[in-house]
Formats: sequence, structure tokens, C-alpha cells
Amino acid sequence: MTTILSLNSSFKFAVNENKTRRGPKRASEFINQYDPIKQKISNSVRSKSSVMKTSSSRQMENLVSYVEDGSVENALQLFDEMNKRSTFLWNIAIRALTSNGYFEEALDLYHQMRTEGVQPDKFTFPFVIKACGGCLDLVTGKKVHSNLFKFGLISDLHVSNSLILMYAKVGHIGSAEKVFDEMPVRDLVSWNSMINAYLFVNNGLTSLTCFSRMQQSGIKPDRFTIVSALHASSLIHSLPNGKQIHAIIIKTKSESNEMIQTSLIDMYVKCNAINYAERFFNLISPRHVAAWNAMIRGYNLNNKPLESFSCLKKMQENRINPDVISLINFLPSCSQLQSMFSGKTIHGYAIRIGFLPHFVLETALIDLYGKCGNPRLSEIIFDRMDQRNLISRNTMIDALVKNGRYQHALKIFRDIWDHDLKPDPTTITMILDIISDIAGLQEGKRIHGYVVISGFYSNTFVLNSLVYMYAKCGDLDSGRVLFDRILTKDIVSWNTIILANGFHGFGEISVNLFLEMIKKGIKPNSSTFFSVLSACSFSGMVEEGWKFFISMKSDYGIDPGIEHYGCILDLLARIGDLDRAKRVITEMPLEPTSRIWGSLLGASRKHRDLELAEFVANRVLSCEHDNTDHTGLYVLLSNLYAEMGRWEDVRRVKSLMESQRLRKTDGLTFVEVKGETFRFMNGDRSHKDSNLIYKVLDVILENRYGDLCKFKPVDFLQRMSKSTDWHSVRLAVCFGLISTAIGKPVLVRKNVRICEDCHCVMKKISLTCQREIVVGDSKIFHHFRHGRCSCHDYW
DNA sequence: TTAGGGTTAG
Repeated sequence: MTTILSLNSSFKFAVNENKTRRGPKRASEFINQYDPIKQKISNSVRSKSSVMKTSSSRQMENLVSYVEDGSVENALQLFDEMNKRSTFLWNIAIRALTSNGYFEEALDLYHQMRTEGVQPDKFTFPFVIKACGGCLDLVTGKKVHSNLFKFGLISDLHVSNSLILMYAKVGHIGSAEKVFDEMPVRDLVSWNSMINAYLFVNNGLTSLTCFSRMQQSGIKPDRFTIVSALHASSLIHSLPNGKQIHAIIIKTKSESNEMIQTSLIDMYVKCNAINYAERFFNLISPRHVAAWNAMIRGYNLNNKPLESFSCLKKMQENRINPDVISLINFLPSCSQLQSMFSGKTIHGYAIRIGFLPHFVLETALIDLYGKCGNPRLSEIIFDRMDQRNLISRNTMIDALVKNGRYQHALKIFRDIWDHDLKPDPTTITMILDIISDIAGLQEGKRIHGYVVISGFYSNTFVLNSLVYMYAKCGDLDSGRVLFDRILTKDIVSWNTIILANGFHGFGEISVNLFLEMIKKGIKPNSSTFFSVLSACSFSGMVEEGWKFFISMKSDYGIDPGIEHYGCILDLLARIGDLDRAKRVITEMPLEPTSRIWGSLLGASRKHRDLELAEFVANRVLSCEHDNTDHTGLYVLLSNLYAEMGRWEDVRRVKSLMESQRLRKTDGLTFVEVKGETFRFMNGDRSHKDSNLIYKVLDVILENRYGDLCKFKPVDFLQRMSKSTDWHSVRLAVCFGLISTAIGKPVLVRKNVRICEDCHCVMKKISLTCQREIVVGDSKIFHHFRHGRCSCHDYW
């Protein structure tokens, strides 16, 4: 049997295949070909030869039969041709549309029914209400709800059950609860609907509480209840709850139900209990495709992408053909392993089998290519999709953001409104990430305004991103105010505010926040320790840093990762304890990374320890073929050699970089003026005020190596000075100085670390202009005031 | 009138 992974990629056909749009027709295309409303209005002139011409009772039988077979097109065509259409017939036609997902069309038909003066009955409304929920049309939903009084159906059991889910789908859980509470009689479906309603608003806990209430009322759960209760357990990641429901499944002998089997596996994998999922999966016989799919997804959710690969292979060995969901579930494993080849193989397979176009699969492919560093392929797929929802747009934005294509990502964000969509919390957090990187404080404030009016103000995920955005845009105070207002602070809220104070140089505040968090009984995680350790490092708090480093293992059982060792090294390097730093590196249980060597190299450069620099250089250069991106490290090494006047070594490092096709990252600086973000490159002359900017820079650069700058060898200054004169940060700051009110701080953001030369110049500017200059580089924020920097010249 | 395995963000 041929397996997917052995189908050596037919990807090369992908682009052309997409163009020609082969594969099954999308439902929307199909329904557009046959629009019952439009055709009825124009008194259809279509040929009727294909439809059976029979007596009215025969017509009715045929209509029911078409609906039962799912032949919506035939059913509606026949309905159009009927002369006398009773409420019963209208109900059947509306049901045909609603049950097949044509919600808007179902509502159109309902309006047509009313226009023609046909009275709806208790069978009409459940379908109409379901259609309102399906297309999230709260306005029509409310109108229909109020009409129920007129028809005396306000207490009808089935109608009320439909209302519960309709309100939940549009996010109005309060209205759903009100309908449920006011029902004179409730049946099992009422309870199931309410339990399910809470799931639509991601409230697993209340859903489970409702499940308990139902059991206390003496009502026995059925398969619908169990599936919802399992979903609720997975939402709150509660393995104990999930296991209790498993016990009910055993007790009620429901284990053979395929949907229950799949939901049970899904619950276990989402509660990070892949072993339980495997154990149950192995008991299933025969194993159906949904169960295999749940396992494939389960492995990548549990960080076992290789097992996901073998699961797909085993599935095919067991002669189960993967369906489109198998591929969708498998693709994240390809991204996790950065295996573009496997992803392309799946893409090719999907084309061969005819799974494409399929907007969810296309979205998963956009995600794959974005995560594997090929946003161009993501764009090709996105541009050619004929159906795009908010998730596909969010995924495209993410693919662009991950690959530094900020402007393009912002364009897709701004286009969202043109397609009758609204950004959701996911969109907002991603856009705030961009704004954080380009210092777009005013744009960030506009997004903050949108968050307030769009009802996401209680979403902790969004609020955490806003706190981070304010801090990264230099407005730490606003970030702190917002943090204090978060009602349900989670661990990320605390980590963010601790980190933010750290990179602004307020280590003591970070430490106090950490202690406050512990006092409130919140358990720190690995990221919390990274935040507090880096804060200690940036503020030179050696004793505290060591204390936290030891405490993370001894008090909280968290093994230090390489990033924590990096902080400790920075800390030791800062105080010049280079022997101890070297000892930490040689004794740590982890393989040193580029970042670790960089930390030590930076320290040796700072403390003029040439012996240590040589040691690091030899170690780095000896592992030049290990596929790690050492770009930053090579640049550091090259600068070090340059400062020492060892030009031969500078050339050696540069040729090494060339041989590995490594290129120094282009320095970019962003500055926001009057709500608009301006970008400067080194030596940039593209700005309309360039002449003025350079003149101001010339004035500032006079006497540039005065008292504030450290001594440097003359040879180095001669070779290097010209190259730093027009560094982007200086251009951006000069533009900021001439474009903002005298006395106001000037804030800029850089994509790489600030160089020592520019650091000197910034101090000088802050002194001569008597203005605060804030430079956020790729690591920390430098607040320059009165000729001094908050980093105390160590960064 | 109610249900499973489907794509996105720290």
C-alpha cells in the first residue's frame, strides 16, 4: 500500500492545481448556482424537465425524500415549482437549508414565507432559530424570539431548547441562561443544550457544574451529555473530571459509541495525558478514522511530533485512508520538526487526492509554511483561497509576523474590516506584537480603544499583550496601570510586568512584584524565573539573582534552562567575575549555545580580558559547522578584534561569515511622530527631512569623543568612526528631536543592540539638549538623562 | 430541538 510519506511530493504541481481549482465544489459555490429566493422572485424560467412532474401528494413525497437524502438543490427546485405551499412544506424547505449549513438562505426563505402571509408554527421556529445561531445573526434571533409571544410559542419546549443554543452561539450566555431558567418544563435536550451552551463561551467549569446539577435533578446523561462533559473537561484541562466521566461511560456501557470514543481520546490528549489516550485507543476495535485523527493531533499537542508521524504511517498500514482532517491534524507536527519536506509531501498528496481547495486545510498549510520560514508560499495559498475566514487571515498575519513582514501583516489586518469581519483576541495580540516591535504607541493606543469597545476588556490574554505593548513602546507607567486593573491576572500577566520592569532597568520593582506574586499564592514557572533573573542581571543585583537561581530548583523543582544560565552569566559578567562565569559554563549540564558564548564574549570585551576572549573565540570558531546561526556572535567577535586592532582576524571572521552565507542584520530604528511610525536604516537619506536631520547630526557630532566616551585606540576610531556616524539610531533620534516639543522625551526602538559609539552619542545628546532619550534595543531599554544611562553602561 | 476528530495568538 502506498503511504502518504512515500508519495515523494507532488508539490511541484501545487500552484498550478490551485489555479485550476480542481477537486470537489465548495458548498457556497453550489448554493450560489441555485438561489431559491432570487429564482422565486423572478418567477423561475428554468427548464423543469429534470424534475419529476407529479401530483401534489407525490410532489410532497419527493420533497421529503430529497431532504432526507440531503439533495438540497433538488428539494428546493421542487419546492419552487409547487403551487400550493402549506406551512408544512415551508418548514421542510427551511429545514433542508438549515440542516445543510445554508443559514442565511434559510432565513431568506423564512422572510419570504412571512411575506407571502404563511403562518409559521412550532416546527418552523427551531430551524429558523438554529439558522440565526448558525450565521451569528443576533438581531434576527431577537426579533424571532419576540415574535414567539405573538404565536403563543414562548413556552414551547423545542423552541426554547433552540433559543438556548442560539444565544450561546452568538456569545450571549446570559440570555441563554434566562431562557433556560424561565422554562416551565425542561427535558434532557434542555439540559444538554445548556451544558453545551457554556462550551460555546469556553466556560468548561460552569458547563460541568450544570452537568452536576442535571444529575442531581435525577436526569440520566445520554451520549450527547457525555460528549459535552468530556469537551468541558478538556477545556479546563481537568484530568480528574475527565476520568470521572470515563467511569460514567463504562457504567452506562457507552464505550462502543464512536463519537464518545473520539471525545474521550480528545479529552485525554488535551489534558496532557497521552498515555491514557493511547491505552484507550488500543482498546478500540475496529479503529475509525476520527480516533486515528485524534491521536495524530494528540501527539503534536503533547510535543511528540515523531509519534504523530508514526501514527499516520500505522493508520495507513491498517488500511485506513487519511481524510482531510488527518492531514490538518498532522501538519503541525511537520512545523514542530521544521520539516518543510514532509509538509510539502502532505500538500502534494492533498492535491492528488482532491482534498484541495479546502479552506481549513489551506489555513493549516499557510501556518506550516509560515512556521517553516517560507511566508511566500503562505501568501500564494492565501491569495488563491476562494474562501477566507478570520482564522485564515489571522494565520496569514502570524506567518508574516514570524518572518518580519510587518507592513504586509498590518495591511491584512486593516483589510479585515472590508470583509465584514472583526478582529478577535488572536488578531489583536498578534498586531500588538508588531506594534511592540516598531514602537507604534499611538497605533497601540488605538487598538487599546478597540479592545475596550469590542468587549475584549476582560480577556486576560489581550490585556497581557497590551501591558507588554505599552512597556515595549516605552510607556511603562501605562503598562503598570493596566496590569493593576487586570481582574483575573494569570501567570503570564505577572511574568510580563516583572520582565517589563526588568528591561526598563527597574530590577528592584521586578523583585518586589515577584515576591508579591508568591505572597498571593501564584506558583512561578520557568518564564517567571527568566523574567526575574534577567531583571536582576540588568540592574546588577547579584545576590538576589543567585538566590532566585538556586531557589528555582530547590523551592519550586524547576530545572534551570539555558536561558536562566544566560542570565546568571550576564550577572557575573557585569560584576567582572569572569572566572566564576567561565566555571558556570564548563560545569553546567547543558550544551552552551551561541547566546551563552556571546554573553561571555561581551563580558571579556567589556573587561578587556583578551585571554578569555581568545578562549571563547576558539570555542566558537571550532564549532563553525554545527548549523547554529552564530551571526550575532561573529559580529561581536569581529568588533572585538577591530577594537584590538587585529585586522587580520577581523577579515578572517568576515570571510567565515561569507563562507557560511551569514549576513549582519541590517540595523533599523523606528520612531513615532504624530501617530506615524518612521523607519530609518543606517545612512538612510530617504526621509523628506533628510537634509535637516543630517545637519542636526553634524552639530551634535562635533566633539563627539569628549569626556563621556571611553578611550579607544586611535587606529580603531579612524577605521570605525565613519561607519557609525550615520547609524540609524542617530538619524531617528535627530528626527525625533526636531519633530517633537522641546523638553519632551524622544523614544526610539531598534531591532539590534545599540553600539557603544551610539551609546556615547545618546548620552551626549541627553546632556546637550536637556532631553530624555529612550532607546529600546533588542535587549533592554536605555533611558539617557543628563549624560547618563539607566544601564550604567553595561548591556 | 442537542453531540466527536478541523486551521490562529503569550
